Amino acid sequence: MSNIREVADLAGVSVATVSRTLQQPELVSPKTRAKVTRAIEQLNYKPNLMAVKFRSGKTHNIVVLVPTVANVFFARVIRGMQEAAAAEGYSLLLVNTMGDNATEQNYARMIHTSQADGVVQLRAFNPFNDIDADEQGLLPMVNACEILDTPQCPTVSLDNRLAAAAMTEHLVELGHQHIAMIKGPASSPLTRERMLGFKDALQEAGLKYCEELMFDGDFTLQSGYDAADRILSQSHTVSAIFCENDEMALGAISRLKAAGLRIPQDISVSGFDNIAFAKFSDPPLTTIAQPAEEFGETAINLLIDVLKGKAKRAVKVILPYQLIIRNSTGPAPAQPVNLTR
Amino acid sequence: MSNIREVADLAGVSVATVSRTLQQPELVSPKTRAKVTRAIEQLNYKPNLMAVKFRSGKTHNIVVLVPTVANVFFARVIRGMQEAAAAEGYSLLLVNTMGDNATEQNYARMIHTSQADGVVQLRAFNPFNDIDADEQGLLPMVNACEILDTPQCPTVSLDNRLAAAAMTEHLVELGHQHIAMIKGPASSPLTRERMLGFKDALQEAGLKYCEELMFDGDFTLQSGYDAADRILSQSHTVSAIFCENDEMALGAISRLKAAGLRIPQDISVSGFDNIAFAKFSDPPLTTIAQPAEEFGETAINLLIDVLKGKAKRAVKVILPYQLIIRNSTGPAPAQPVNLTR
DNA sequence: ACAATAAATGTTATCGGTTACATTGTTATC
DNA sequence: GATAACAATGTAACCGATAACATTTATTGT
Repeated sequence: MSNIREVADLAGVSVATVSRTLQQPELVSPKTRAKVTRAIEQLNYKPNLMAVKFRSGKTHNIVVLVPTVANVFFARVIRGMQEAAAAEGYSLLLVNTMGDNATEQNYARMIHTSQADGVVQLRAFNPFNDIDADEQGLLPMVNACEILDTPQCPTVSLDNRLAAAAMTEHLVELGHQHIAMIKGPASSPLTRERMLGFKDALQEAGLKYCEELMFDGDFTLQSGYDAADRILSQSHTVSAIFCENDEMALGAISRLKAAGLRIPQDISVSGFDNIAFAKFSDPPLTTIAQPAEEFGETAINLLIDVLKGKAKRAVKVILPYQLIIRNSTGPAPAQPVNLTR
Repeated sequence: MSNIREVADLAGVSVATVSRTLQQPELVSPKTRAKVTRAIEQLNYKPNLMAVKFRSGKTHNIVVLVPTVANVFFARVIRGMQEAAAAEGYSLLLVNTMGDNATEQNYARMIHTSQADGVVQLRAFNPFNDIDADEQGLLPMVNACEILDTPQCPTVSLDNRLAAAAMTEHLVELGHQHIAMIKGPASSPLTRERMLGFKDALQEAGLKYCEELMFDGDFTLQSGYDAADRILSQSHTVSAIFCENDEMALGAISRLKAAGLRIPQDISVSGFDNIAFAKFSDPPLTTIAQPAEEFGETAINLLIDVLKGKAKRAVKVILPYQLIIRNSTGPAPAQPVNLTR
């Protein structure tokens, strides 16, 4: 591998001139520029960017802590990040953390070992919770999707509470009185927010909130299936199920159909996220659309602002949601349907 | 940010001793080791890994060219890579290339600018096709999933031809005589291989291969939906559709159901990949399971072998597939079903 | 033609580690 | 007690680029 000195020797100039030819060509006379360019081509010289990064102290790397890349929603967020990062000359170091705190702490430390300039956290866990930070001003971290309640961290989120209320309102308007909810893990703020929105709307409609109609899930298809199974064996009056994401909704539908129930005639099901599969399921899923790519794009841009010192204080961006009504939700049945078959 | 010199000063030793304390502690006396350790803690010293990488010439970064992270199958492959890489101290630089050749060439060049040690390519395109290579021996690149026909590149793949033949055989055994196929993009070798396997099995069964029963798709849900639409309007004798991936199969099922067809009573549909959704679709999808995580893991391990100089020649690994029979395929209807409703 | 100024190019310290080699200190052997 | 052998530690070159500063060359004005 050739280096800048070999190029300088071959071109008969100094290393500074070679460097300038590449960085600020306007400072170099056309004649020498040509000589240098020719030498670069002749040697097939490529600058060692590791040396540049080391010297400049800027890596142009961003660590992204992804709970699981296997999630379709995150895949879209990643795409948005990728594009925004590439546009600004940054590379992403994607880490599939499986929601493990220790793993996230380890990888977040890459900004301390000069392997990355900043961190994007997609989960509501502060990987820097064990250290100082406060007096240091803004840490180079932004938080997207799940809201982390650290005031000094820029955040991109959805008003999950409002969105969940909108969905609940939709179900209430269809006449549903006994609505079950399949929740995400209790540790997730998303779950809390969406549950609060659910409660808000029930109260608004004068309906009673029942703890027994809340079922646990973990955002996977299988957990939706399992939760629906429990609903069938426990709650015989339910006419609608509000799932906190589309995967669980599709899993639940699978179980309900296996029990011979018709959707939405016998029971309505709604999701959250509007993943690609939602439109093609049977029936197509009523859900909340989130601007996933925009989440990623905004997160990266906020981070770059922080890195450039542009961000004076933590910005909190809230992106719009959209209620997408398809055919998995319909009017509540006139007569209670027997769920145990 | 403190550096090794400050640590050395505080501990009252030389920088070499500090370096040794971290790299080969057995060479340092317990007494000095303690002094150094204390100084490191006191200053909260973290070695600048960018400097280490620069000095050593090894980045421990691997560029992964992913056609699209939004694909559920690739998400699993990525997870496998992530784990294998972490175990060996490597980080992944994931790039969502959208199948763009120029983008892939650009990012693959990171190994020439010392930003990465090697490349994993998940698509059948050689990003180094424009340069020398041959005489250089093994380039630090491995190819997974889609087979790239460069003999000097280690590869992990499935015997797609055999797997497609197995699926076709399954359909033939159920009595299907007119089988349509929804293909991937013609540019993809996967498509060619699976088509050849399809032909093989038809020939084996003494059935005729019909060009008119081949329909184009691009591995997305929507393209499966659209292809099914064309099948309905053009081919009235088809009793089974073999889709080259699960997404297209699910898209096709959506369209067929919209036409009032029952699956598999009226028409059978099969997929390829066994993504998580396949099990929960209605009906559950008959498909080919691929060991996606193992693809990723094997790819990374092969690459690390190449990087360590262990690999003398290009290894070609072929992983096993599994035919998963669910309920989207069934006996061919006794009477031809009218597809145009 | 000559000083003053601007443009082009050169010299070299520097970033933060690693490591070959040099030096000093310690223990073992006869 | 002298010397060899080894352990512990120190010194300084080095990786490849950048950029502050120094120096040379070209241009301008009078």
